[in-house]
Amino acid sequence: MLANPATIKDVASRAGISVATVSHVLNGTRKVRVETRDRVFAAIEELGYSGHSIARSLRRGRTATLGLVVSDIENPFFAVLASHVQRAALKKGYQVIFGNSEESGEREREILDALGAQRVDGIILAPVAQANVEAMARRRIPLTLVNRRFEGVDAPHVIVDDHAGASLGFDHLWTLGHREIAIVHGGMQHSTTLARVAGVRDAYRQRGIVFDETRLSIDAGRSGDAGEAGLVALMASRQRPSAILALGNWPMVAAIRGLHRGLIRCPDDVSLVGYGVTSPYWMPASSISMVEQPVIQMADASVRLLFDQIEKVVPVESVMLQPLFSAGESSAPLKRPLRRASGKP
Amino acid sequence: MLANPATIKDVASRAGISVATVSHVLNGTRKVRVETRDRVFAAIEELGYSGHSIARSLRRGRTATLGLVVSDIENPFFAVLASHVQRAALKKGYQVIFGNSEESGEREREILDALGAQRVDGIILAPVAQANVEAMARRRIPLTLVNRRFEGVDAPHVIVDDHAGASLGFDHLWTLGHREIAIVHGGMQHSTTLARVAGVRDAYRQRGIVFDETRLSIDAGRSGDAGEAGLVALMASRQRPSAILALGNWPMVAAIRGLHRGLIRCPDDVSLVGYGVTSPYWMPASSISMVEQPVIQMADASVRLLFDQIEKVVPVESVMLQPLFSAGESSAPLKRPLRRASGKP
DNA sequence: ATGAAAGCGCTAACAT
DNA sequence: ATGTTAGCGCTTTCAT
Repeated sequence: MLANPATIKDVASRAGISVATVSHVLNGTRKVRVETRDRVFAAIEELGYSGHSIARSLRRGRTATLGLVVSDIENPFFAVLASHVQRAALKKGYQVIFGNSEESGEREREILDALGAQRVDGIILAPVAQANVEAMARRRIPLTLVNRRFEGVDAPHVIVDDHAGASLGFDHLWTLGHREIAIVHGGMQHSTTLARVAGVRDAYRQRGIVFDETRLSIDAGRSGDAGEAGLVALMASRQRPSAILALGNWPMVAAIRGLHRGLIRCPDDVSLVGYGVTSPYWMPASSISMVEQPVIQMADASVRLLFDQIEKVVPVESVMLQPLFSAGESSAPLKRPLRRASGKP
Repeated sequence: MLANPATIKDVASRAGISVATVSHVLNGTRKVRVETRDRVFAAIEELGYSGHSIARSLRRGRTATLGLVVSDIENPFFAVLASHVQRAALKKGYQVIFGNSEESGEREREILDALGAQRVDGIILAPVAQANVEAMARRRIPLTLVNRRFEGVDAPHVIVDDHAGASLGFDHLWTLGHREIAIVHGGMQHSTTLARVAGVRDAYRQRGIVFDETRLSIDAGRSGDAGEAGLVALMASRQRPSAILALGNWPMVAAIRGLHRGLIRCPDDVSLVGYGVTSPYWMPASSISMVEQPVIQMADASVRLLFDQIEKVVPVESVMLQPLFSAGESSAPLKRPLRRASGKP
């Protein structure tokens, strides 16, 4: 072991050849006599040589590194996404530099600036602030948005058909006989929420009903207990809904906590349908009826779209994936109408 | 906007001064006339210059980057750890390169090799394979182990007092009157499991009881449904325990699923105590009695220990943090003896 | 207060 | 089949 790690030069002199040949052996970029090759590997072994990606990156102008910026790594959706993005990247020989914007536009900007300075070859971003996305687009750094997108911002993105997803959840509840279906969402400033709420609104309209959003819509924000409290209040009101559609992982958490706090059982007292990701660690207690975001496909598509840009071989198109409904035990047929007493359906 | 991003040289010529001065302005490494400074910033603005961390790293021999390798990012423990490590690193101006070993020693080695080649300034590792840790130690890359450690491997580590943690959980159940306490663990090959099981064993012994490990101990592994199935079987046996101590996040998942599958209610039919991390997304349905790993402190301590090594200013010591017991609704006083048949509760 | 220039470790164009 | 060497963008030593 040397005090300073061995360089390609050390390897070359140890093997009694030139650095060019060592480099070519390492990269397989030209034919080398087997004997020479072997000498190189022997020298590498003896010196404990390990390549220097930094120097290589500087020289080649590419870093074989990509950035992944999520808005909340503690959210299982992003944890699963990160896991699969990393796997796909590693398969391509890429490292992942990781950032957690914590839903802060300022923090997101810091992270993106740092990734730019690091000269990552591309960035997969679950965006928070439109201005940051526009700034990156201006810098021409390959960028793929995931989960959310922005109106009027022309960046390749991978999203879920949230309008359809919300309909899926709504239809399930409607078919079970529910007519008073409340929603819990994650904030109307997000493209995802807008699409999902529109899906619910349209689903109501299809049945000739105007969705009473002031009464039946709860904003759970991205943290805190606003959603939980809102739900408790709604369920305590005289005209309580018979079903709840939670339009995201966080809204699901808010809903479950609200029900728990209000001692409202599910599906006995109210039916619940969630929206988000499935993961062994997520909601192990009971199987919840939910609209499943195809997160693995999202990860794979994000990486693919990014490499399409990096390799510039294919015109880049955005992707919209379809969610899947999966029935669980948190939803059940409507038992009794709310206003008039009657027999079972 | 230029085709190629501006370099420090472009800035220098634009400002009509030398690259040395630009560099010094950027780094604040020597006094520069205010007027010159301003010209530099103006040029930077005009050219949209952004530093080149790669070139800087090559020259300085440090990358301002650290590696974080966890064994399962989908496990909320590591998701929360990653979140806080990243926050602490960013505060020091460091980027985080992220790896997920997925409990595979081979994959861990690949990731560590890549981090070495990237010349990260240090690595925080939730280790899988002892050999990899020894290899890194030999390369003298600053390394902090987190969560697990290895006997006989002298690397700074941040662990939890798992022996005490397990006792805490056991004591809670014992005080409630439980005498037949089963455990679900994550695999005896891990230092954490060993310490936790030893804690249970010693707690039993303190009460003059020999822990019947062949009967009351279930290995949930790190995935699959072995733990779930084992628990179902145990609970169906004629001598079923009155309480379960799940010694980790994954064992908790296995236990909860097993109980759910066996239609065993908690705490009515059996008391459950968990062991792991609290996070808003984790177990929102019910408040589970659990031994809480102080994950934020662990993240902070890991980063601190790593910088102690990088900056070589302080002799590095390992850290053992104390877990905290938090009572929830999943455990209750023992209701009735187990041996004699009885009617429904 | 500022500049010139060496050189970090590597790749690849241009030799032979 | 192999070698020589310029140069990627920056920091920093040594001058002035």
